[in-house]
Amino acid sequence: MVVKRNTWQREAVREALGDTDGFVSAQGLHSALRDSGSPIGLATVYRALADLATEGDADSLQSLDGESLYRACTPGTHHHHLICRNCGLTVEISADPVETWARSVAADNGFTQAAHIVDVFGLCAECSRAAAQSGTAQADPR
Amino acid sequence: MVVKRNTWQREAVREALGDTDGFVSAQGLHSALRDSGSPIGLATVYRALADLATEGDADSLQSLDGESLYRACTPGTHHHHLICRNCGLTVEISADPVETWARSVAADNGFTQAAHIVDVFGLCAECSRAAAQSGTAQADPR
DNA sequence: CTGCTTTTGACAATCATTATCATTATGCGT
DNA sequence: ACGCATAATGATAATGATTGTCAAAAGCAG
Ligand SMILES: [Zn+2]
Ligand SMILES: [Zn+2]
Ligand SMILES: [Zn+2]
Ligand SMILES: [Zn+2]
Repeated sequence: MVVKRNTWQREAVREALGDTDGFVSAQGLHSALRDSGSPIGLATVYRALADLATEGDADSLQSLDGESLYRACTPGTHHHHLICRNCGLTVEISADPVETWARSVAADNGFTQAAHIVDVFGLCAECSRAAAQSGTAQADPR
Repeated sequence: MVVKRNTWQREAVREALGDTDGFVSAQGLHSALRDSGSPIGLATVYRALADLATEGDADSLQSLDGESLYRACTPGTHHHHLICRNCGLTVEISADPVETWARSVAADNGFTQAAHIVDVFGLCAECSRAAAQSGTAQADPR
């Protein structure tokens, strides 16, 4: 790959990702694009998302059942996410205490080239309220 | 599932997991068991590992390419892991600063029932040394 | 416009995990 | 120790997300 070409597909994925709140799967984004009339192919969505992620224009994480989810994020800034596991609402959070902790714990154990995965899941205020009303005895929320 | 029965398969998985350093995949553990003469089935290994994880006797995480990895862990204590991405060496680490941070950041945003995923990846001391020797110009280590 | 190279997309191929379901083995009451 | 209800096993098929293939289409420099 010597040069990088500009295609409407790449832009379509970038836009669709920007129009989405929270994290989406490649398949989900592909469905959304198709529903809005785009004839874009599934493999292309996968490729575009992977590119966006490596270029730093999108963040990715593994959902609890192992599928990759993507989200348009403020580029260039390292940050983490607070995600509602019910409605998908996502908040970008900076985590300076965590950054320094991660660095030091790696260094203390002789590790180099340290990276980290830090995600917080929970129920957002709204979903918490809804859950409290429907049934106070909230069973295993798997 | 009303009662829980005791089978040699469950014990075999528990033992094999204990004999393994770092994280293993279900498939990997199954191979190891087979190599050591056990006729245990693959589906059983998957089921046993899932059970161990829910019972708190094993920790699990998603590897970078999405497969689930398991590890025997000191039961009952909440902790996280520092993992060498080359040799798999794993260190259990307590992360009190992160625990409090996660709680407060969730609360500050109105989230309840907060859980978190925290993992640190890097190169252990030994692998760092080896990498430095083989080639100073370490290319993209994907 | 032309030619070269990247990118696309329909489809097949992978590969980890899960579902089936007939068969086996466990734990309990006798 | 015996037998039974039923949970557990395992060979195999099914699933489903992701990646590979490769001919056709599109971007871009000259
Ligand atoms: Zn919510
Ligand atoms: Zn960070
Ligand atoms: Zn190592
Ligand atoms: Zn923690």
